[in-house]
Formats: sequence, C-alpha cells, structure tokens
Amino acid sequence: MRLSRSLIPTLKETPAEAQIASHRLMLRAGMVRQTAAGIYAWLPLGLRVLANIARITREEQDAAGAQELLMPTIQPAELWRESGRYEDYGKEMLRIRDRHDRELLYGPTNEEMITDLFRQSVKSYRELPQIVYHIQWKFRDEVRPRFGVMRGREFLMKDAYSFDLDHEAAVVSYRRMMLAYMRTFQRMGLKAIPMLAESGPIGGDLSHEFIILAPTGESQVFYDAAFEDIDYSGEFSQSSEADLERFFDLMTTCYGATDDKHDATAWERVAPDRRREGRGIEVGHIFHFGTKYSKPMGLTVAGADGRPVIPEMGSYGVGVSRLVGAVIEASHDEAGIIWPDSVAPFRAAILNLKLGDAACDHICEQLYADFAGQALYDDREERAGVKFADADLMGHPWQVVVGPRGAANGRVELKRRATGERQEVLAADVLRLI
RNA sequence: CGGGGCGUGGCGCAGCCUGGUUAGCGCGCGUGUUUUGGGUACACGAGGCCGCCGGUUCGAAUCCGGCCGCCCCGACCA
Repeated sequence: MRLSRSLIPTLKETPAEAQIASHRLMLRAGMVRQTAAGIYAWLPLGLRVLANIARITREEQDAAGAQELLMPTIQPAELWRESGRYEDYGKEMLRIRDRHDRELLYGPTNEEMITDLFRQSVKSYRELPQIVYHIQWKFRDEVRPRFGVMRGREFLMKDAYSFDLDHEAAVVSYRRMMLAYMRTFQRMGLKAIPMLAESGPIGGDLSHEFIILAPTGESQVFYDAAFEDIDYSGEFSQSSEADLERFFDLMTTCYGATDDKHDATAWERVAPDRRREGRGIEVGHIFHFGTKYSKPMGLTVAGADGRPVIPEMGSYGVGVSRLVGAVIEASHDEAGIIWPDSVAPFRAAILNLKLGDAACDHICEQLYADFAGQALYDDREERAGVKFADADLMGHPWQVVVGPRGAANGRVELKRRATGERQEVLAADVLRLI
C-alpha cells in the first residue's frame, strides 16, 4: 500500500474523547473513526489488524475441529421467545420492527439461532459431536460504551457452539476450546489466564473467562506464576482426550481470579514467590450450559437405542474487535503502537526520506515490489521527521529507512520497532533479514 | 440508569460570566520560497449553518427554554 494513496489519516493530536492508550492510538494511527457512541468504522489499517486477529482465531478453531459457518446479524424475536430470553435480556438488546411490523432484533449472541439450525438438520447421535462457529458482528446496547473498540456497542465476535451427547463428551469439547483459546491468545503475543467465572445471562454451570494481562486493564487480577511456564504449542494435542484432560487440569489447578472473585484463603495457599498481581482485560469467555437451550427449544437426536436424547451444549466467545484494543494495551510505548508480528497490519514500513532522489526512489520501488503487499510504502512528500513519527505511531514491526546517504551505496537502515535497534544493511538483504 | 461535564473550520482550544464591527489562536490543509535523517522556517491562501429548534432583544456564539449528540465517574458488561 502506498501511503500517499491511502485512507490512513494519522493525527498529531489526540481527540478529546479518547482516554485510554489503545483508543488514543487507534484514533491517532488512523485505524478507526467513531460513527456513533460505541460504533466504529474500521479504516484500512485497522481492518488489516482486525482481519489478522480473526484469521488467527479461525485457524485455531479449525485446528480444534470446529467448522465455520455464518449466521445473520438480524434475528426474529420468535426464536428468543422460545428460550425465554426475549423478555430476560433487557435493554441491552436492540429491538427492531420491519415494515410488516414483525419483531426482529440485532443479535447480541446466537445460542437460539444455532439451536434452531441444529434441530432442523441434525437427527441422529451418529452426527455428534459437533462444534460450529462464526465470526460475526454483534450488538449490545451498552448503557455506557467506552474505551473505544474495547467496549463498543457493535463488536466483532467469534462465537462457537458445541453439541454433545452427554456431559462427559461436552466436557471434552469444553477443554478443546480452552486449549484453542490459550493458543489463540498466545499467537497474538498475549499472556492469557483462564479464570473461573460467573456464567451471566448465557447461563450454565461451568465457565471460564480469559484475562490478558495489560497494565491498563479494567480489573485487578491475581494469579499463580505457574501459568507463565505452560507451553501450549507442542505439548498438548487437540486429538488426544488424555492431553486435553491433562491440559485442563493444569489450567484449572493453578490459582487465577479477578478482584471480584478473589478468594483470600485460596490465595494464601499459593507459594508467596509465585503470587502475581496485575491488571487484566477479558478477551474470551467459555460456557458449558448443558440443555439450557436444547431442552426448551426441542432439540433432540435419536440415540443408539432409538430414543430421543437432548444434546448438551456449550458456547465459546472471543472478542475479536476488542482484541485489537487489548493487543495495543499490552504493547505500546510513548511513540505509539508496537505490533506483534502476527497481527501487524504490515510487516514493514518503507520510508523514502528523499522522494525524487533517483537512488532512493529506485530502492524503495524495488523493495515495495519485493514485499508483495506486505509493506506500507511511505511515499508522501513529507519531511523525514513526519515519516519516522508516523511509522512509530502505526507500529509496524520493521521500518526500512531509505535515505540518500546510504541509498547511493545500495544501503538502507533497518529498524526494529519493538527494541529500537537499527542496523545498516544492503537493500538486497532486507527481505532475507526480516 | 444515578452523578458530573462538553458541543465554536479536519484536530486541539480561546471567546460566553459582563450580548454590539469582517468569530480568534495553535496544529493540519493548499501555493511559493526555504530546509533536507526525528513533526523546519517565512509568506500568502482556502476552510466555520458557533449541535438543532424556539424565545428574549434594535442586535445572540454569548442570555432563557426545549431537544439532540458526545465524554467522564459509578452500577453493568465479550
């Protein structure tokens, strides 16, 4: 992408409404613009990050054996009357009427809809277990939206739903998702900790929320340092129930709690040198709720003996758009965002410090082509300082600085955003080095 | 939903209390010169229904009323 032709309106000053770091930086870096309270337009730079986060989430869902589908944002009120939640959900639910005066709603979640889909199509125990998910926009009419994209009314969420024949199988699905979640967050450069949670309006008897550590998080958290040493990547396999059980035990025996659920007695039992406190942001939540929806909505499948069985369900959410803010909260400095490589909108920014200089132009164009879409080329008629400042603000993992001094000898400067380290290298070596 | 605050060019703000020429400043934007590796300097210039509606007044950004929008604290939350 050429910056001179991009809708990436960076700001030198912070808009008055932005309080926390991620909101400020997302606005300043030109990632999003607010359209209404808690509703944002995602501009090109922000959208690329959102897409990366969705991609990683999707890859781990797929790896856990979940299947992707896509359900609508608008749902008929009728479905929610069946589960009893149309009345229960309250003012957070955005209710709409169409021209025929039929009652609709903008979905805050999809348990009813997926249960409806399953009862229409799944008839036999042989078809279970299944986990399906989608990544879709949701709307919850929060009383007080804030923190930019971290607490918007409209938000992008990955929600998965599991269907199992009995409780034991449902627990396996639950563990599967827990492993998928830990890997998902880890790949985004985040340290997440599963904490026992209330199940809230979704309902259920087993629930964990995933808290990532960030200095500006909303709640105080307490956890056992043992969490920091667990390796999620290779050691556990999604295809081994024994692995999943071992993983689950490991995750749930260590102490972890948010301040409102903090248990001082249990905390005392954690070895003093392993006690950790910090700030946290909730980025995911998983629930097992049995037959809370399948039963009232009449979802049954034929069991092996021909008799109907009511499947046990669970649901699993990841706040995709919230994660964009969360990653920034966890990774930024005075100058701007510091993207982890995995979610960065571009691998690198190419800074042409002297547009019109034959050597600079040539090297930049060559690099830009070689990066094949993975670089943002700052080809604006701007001073060097402006380009440096914007590159730092946007947080590209690498900056390739092309100035007339080095360019004459085919050399450029490579800067690593996270550490600030710079090295002078041959332009031809750049792609190999990063 | 309770409490507080704010709406003035794209952004940040002043002006309002004590109504009165063409509504200011910084940044940004355009043109030119200058500068040329960390938001350069100078000059000229473009850009504003002063959130909306109504009222008071000879006269309203300024006073009064209503409405709308946005932000902050709390309660709530992926």
